[in-house]
Amino acid sequence: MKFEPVTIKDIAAKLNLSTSTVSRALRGSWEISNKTKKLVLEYAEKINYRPNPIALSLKERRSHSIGIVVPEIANHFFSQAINGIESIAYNRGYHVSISQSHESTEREMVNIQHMASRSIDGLLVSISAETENLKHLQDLHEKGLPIVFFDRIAPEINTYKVVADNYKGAYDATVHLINEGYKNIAHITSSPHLFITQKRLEGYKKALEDHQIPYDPKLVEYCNYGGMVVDEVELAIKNLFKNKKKPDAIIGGGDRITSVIFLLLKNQKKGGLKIGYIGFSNSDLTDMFSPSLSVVRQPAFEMGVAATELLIKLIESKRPITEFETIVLDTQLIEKESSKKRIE
Amino acid sequence: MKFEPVTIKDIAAKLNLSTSTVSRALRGSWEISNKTKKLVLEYAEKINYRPNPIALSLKERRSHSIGIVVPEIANHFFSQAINGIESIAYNRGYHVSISQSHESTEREMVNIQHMASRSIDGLLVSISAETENLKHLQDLHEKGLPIVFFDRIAPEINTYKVVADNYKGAYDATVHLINEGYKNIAHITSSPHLFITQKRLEGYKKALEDHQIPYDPKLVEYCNYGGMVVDEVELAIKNLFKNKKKPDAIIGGGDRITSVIFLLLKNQKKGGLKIGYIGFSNSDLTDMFSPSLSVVRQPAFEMGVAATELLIKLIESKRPITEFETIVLDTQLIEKESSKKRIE
DNA sequence: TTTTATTACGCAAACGTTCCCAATTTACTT
DNA sequence: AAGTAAATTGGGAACGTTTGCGTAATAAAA
Repeated sequence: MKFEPVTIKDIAAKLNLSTSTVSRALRGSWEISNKTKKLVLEYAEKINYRPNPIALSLKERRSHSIGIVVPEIANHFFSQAINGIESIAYNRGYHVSISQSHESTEREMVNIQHMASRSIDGLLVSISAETENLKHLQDLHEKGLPIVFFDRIAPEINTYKVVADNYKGAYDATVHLINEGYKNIAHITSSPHLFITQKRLEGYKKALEDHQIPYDPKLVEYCNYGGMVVDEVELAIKNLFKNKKKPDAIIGGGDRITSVIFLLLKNQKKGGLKIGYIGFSNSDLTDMFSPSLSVVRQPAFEMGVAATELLIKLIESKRPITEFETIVLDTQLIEKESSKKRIE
Repeated sequence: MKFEPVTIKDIAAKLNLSTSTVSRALRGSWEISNKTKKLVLEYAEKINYRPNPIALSLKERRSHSIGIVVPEIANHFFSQAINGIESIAYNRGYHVSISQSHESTEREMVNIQHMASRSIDGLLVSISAETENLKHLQDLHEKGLPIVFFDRIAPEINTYKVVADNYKGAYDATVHLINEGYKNIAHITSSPHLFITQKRLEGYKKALEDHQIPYDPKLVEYCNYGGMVVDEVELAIKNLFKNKKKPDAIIGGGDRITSVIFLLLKNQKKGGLKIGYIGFSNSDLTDMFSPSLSVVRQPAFEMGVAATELLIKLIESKRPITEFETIVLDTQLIEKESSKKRIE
């Protein structure tokens, strides 16, 4: 089946004008008489003419579309970030194209290649938990493709970045648990090579230090697939409880990890386990958990907004930009039941 | 900043060949000598040549991309469906372009127009709860743009459709509640004009009828924004409890409505309210609710797969298709705590 | 040797636009 | 009336590809 849109040629033929005249009339050029302009505009309106964006892209050598690469959209943090991205992009005349890596480096590379070859004007990326080697991105970046990272940033690539203040988020969460009276606070987090993981760990350590609690590496467990596979989280928990000093509280990193830990803890709790818990999550369902879940919330929407503004700035800049900033947005600690040490 | 990809011309110039020869060599045409082919292929590989899809689209008058229009991606049903769509699309060489209506007719129209004018080859649509007038879609459909509906289908447009068996889903849920001993089963659902809403209502009624329970329209409440605004759900619940015969169980329609009802019920429960509850939901977090939530789960991924296969069939078909089927996939009732009448 | 196939390649048009550079018309001076 | 300036419009190239057709060069047949 085909779908034959009307072109500038159709208008030109019908009106006995040249395509150049029609083209100019359509964009309201001053060098076309009002009479002709009106004629063209009215006819175009009548037959519902729409410029062919493909032809335009070919001519202008830009597609007015930006690509988004995220681990997965079925994650409230990312879907909120995408909403932020869209809110800016559409207003600025850009179309967005979303793709998911599902935390796999390979899919991430394929998607990025695919997008790059589909002539996007720029890329908004949050790298997968599995990704360590960033050569594919580095290459594109060096060739001049505008890229902005958000959340899961790549420190070694010199461009704009937007992150939540994971250091402070983890710090606050840890302090909160300490203040509640927890002593052995564990941390189950994402891949150790992710920058956000490192920042969270630093915040966690600093909070312990500030409260004269020695840092015990055995209380930190990493999930290399960001919680996409339940087994890795299960193993992490199992490892924690193998320690002689069992944790009495856990801080979870990332939406996925956070909810999986919660589920596993909930199941274990039947055995009388009582653990303080707080997680990094942007889910809007955490209030419905039982106990309701204390969370560190990231400003996902705002991060999307900021990243998109930077990307468009990069795309539309006449001269190459070499000074790049990293925008850090505040996290929010939301205290609910799961992190409270209740009197029993 | 600009990003200058290498073109066929660059190869031709470098190798002292014409663009036609290079083009033919690249696609392995038989009328090019093996020597030349090898030369071209190797050089193309070396400089990492990628055909410009925009130029190709312009030439072939198709973009190899399909548009998705859903209410929102921050909804597990839709994100799972999108995963299903992607799984097929990418394998068949199609790129997908996702857009969200946020349950608003206006945004839906804008998105659809935008996509149509961006030369997509076909459209996968799940209409917003607010949408009643389908003229925009009807127009495009009549102009020959291939469209397949899934989940929120438009019965009046004659094309392929893919739905879950909402009738059976609602029937099963209702019967389950009846069997648990609930007497006054209410139903809070989406806009009355949505086809799925009607089907669910039918299933609900039939189940009541089969168990000699009279149908009471006062036990059915509609949310015109599909639960996007909390107030409408709150009002729905309030209305239900105004009845002289107060409901002792509720069936919620849609992911969003389901979780909002749950939250509101949970808050009310402090006052001693005890209500059987089951909802249509594809969230993977319902197990963590308290009580864990009984749900009717829809085969979201499979629906995405089926819809995409049909759309591609439509796009690639040589002759116009006039016989359209509607695929109905089974739902699954998952019984957890929230729908059980426990002995107290 | 000349004719006829066959092989391997180049030319140029086309897809829908924009835009530089004329060419034509109209209006204004002198 | 003729000349010039200003206002409109058209021609055609370009963006990166594909592809029908034409044409050299080579090989086979006469």
